[in-house]
Amino acid sequence: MLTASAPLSAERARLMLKALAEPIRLQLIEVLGSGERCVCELTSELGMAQSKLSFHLKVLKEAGLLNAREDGRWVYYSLEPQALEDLRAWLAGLAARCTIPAAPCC
Amino acid sequence: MLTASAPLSAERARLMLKALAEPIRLQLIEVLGSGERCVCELTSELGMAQSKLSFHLKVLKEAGLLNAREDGRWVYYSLEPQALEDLRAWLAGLAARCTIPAAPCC
DNA sequence: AGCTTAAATCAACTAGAGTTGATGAATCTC
DNA sequence: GAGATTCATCAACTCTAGTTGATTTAAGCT
Repeated sequence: MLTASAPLSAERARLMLKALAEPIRLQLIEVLGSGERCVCELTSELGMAQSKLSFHLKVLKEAGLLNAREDGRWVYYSLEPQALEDLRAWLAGLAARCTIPAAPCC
Repeated sequence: MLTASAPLSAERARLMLKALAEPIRLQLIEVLGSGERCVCELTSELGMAQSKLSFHLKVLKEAGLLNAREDGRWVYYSLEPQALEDLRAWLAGLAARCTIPAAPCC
């Protein structure tokens, strides 16, 4: 199971959100949602220049959203479930008190 | 309580994520996390040019993350809890099967 | 060692998102 | 109606993030 972890700082949340908020990276995330993949599989599945893919994988990894497992010449990437859970918890925190009405203005 | 809603399309998820993934907008989101605010309150709380604030509020609203409640000259913004919940559900969907290992490559 | 393949990195280029200051629209007060 | 206030919109500018093609690094094979 996923263990509880320290609440996400706004800055870390933002880096994750920013990493997710790009069409190619979101496509990657969705593919990886169905399980781990080798870089060469991703390259052919998405029909994409290798340097481009590598760039986006790096952004996602630096945001903490991906694991990279190296095996010889190959690298297998997978989603980091804890990161997704942290983001979920952060969203839940926002939703908790957001319906409190404002005092009449000015 | 929050009712179940149709699962988020990747495109709508992306628009939400993109809206959230910007420092000023994230700041706005966090302020609104503690309850509804009038635009003029936001302007003074964040010490920000009004046109700039208006621009970012629009992005967040178009992404479906904010409600705008008009009252005379004033406009009150608040977080849309359903949008946050939809994003949470989308993240949960990603996490569900993401640990399936890849078959050995090539 | 020499060759091949996988993946990361780099520098130059391009396009889109955010900023700024001014203007416009709507509402309120007197 | 005139003036003031709140908020949205617009055009011009700026700057950052993504793209591209070439190069580098590292592992495996013969």
